[in-house]
Amino acid sequence: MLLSKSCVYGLRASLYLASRAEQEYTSIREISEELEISFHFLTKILQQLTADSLMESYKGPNGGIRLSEKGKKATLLDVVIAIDGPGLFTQCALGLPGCGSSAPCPLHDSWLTVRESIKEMLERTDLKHLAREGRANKFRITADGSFAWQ
Amino acid sequence: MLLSKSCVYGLRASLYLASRAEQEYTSIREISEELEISFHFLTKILQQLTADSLMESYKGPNGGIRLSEKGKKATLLDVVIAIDGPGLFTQCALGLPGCGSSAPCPLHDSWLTVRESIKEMLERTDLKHLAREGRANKFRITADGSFAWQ
DNA sequence: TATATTTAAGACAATTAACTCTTAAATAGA
DNA sequence: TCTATTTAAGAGTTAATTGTCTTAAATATA
Repeated sequence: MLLSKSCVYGLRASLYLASRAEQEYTSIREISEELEISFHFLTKILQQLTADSLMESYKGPNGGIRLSEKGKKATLLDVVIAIDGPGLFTQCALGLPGCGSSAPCPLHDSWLTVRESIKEMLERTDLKHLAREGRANKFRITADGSFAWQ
Repeated sequence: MLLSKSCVYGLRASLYLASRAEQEYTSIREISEELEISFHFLTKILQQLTADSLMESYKGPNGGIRLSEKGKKATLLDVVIAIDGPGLFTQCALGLPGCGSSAPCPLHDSWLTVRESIKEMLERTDLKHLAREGRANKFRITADGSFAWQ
């Protein structure tokens, strides 16, 4: 698979948050229920995004999590790198440490092109814009399509 | 990662075999040593390719493994599908079961394009042709670049 | 026929990813 | 101050992937 499950959960939660009202904190419990992701597992993943200051959390009643200013401007690529690391965009497709333009593996050139297009796909627009598009196009972020953009 | 380790090992071994003389059986021991892949692990992976009749094996002294006629005409995509299955080319990038053109996830359209380009990268040419290119371009299929195309 | 060589098969172990559970810390509001 | 709510942190579990080891089966050659 291209992205780890943690990463996919992080992306879907980011899109969910982007769809919510600006300054409000959303509880992780709500996100986990809406997106059908294990609460504790999602909490851990969002902690990574908070550590990377893409999100801000607040403890206690009416607490929760929200996109930081940085997070609103962040792209899906930022989320992917925060969770899965940059490996997908730096490593040889055959995992060969010495692979490079001077001694390429058979996939080297094509893989460079492909991974650039993956990068473009993920950084085409920021989360705030994606939320607008999500509303306009009713994009799916749940398995059963139950989620309704506000 | 895009491809599993098993898959990468299978691809590298396929390229190695494609570089060898036509009708000869190459021992898995030799491949594992040249490519620095665990012998027993590689044996299992090549069994998958033999089961899929991309390769033929022969037991006993001077035995080993070689590309079948089908295998020589096969592309890297065939090897990838034999080992990792077709998931990479069929599944939603966010793993959403219901994702499709009528109710797409935010990545749906771009991912369709990207995965087509991955497919093209892997099926651009067959193993026999790849071996010729490998020889001409001295492509790397080992970590240390030690392997020499014949 | 006996022996050495090779793949096949399956049990087993180690590592990583995915997920669960418990307790602690912060905080709002009664 | 007390209680309920919420995230933080860390230990523990399960499942999947990766890797190892042993034994069996096939076969060439002496």
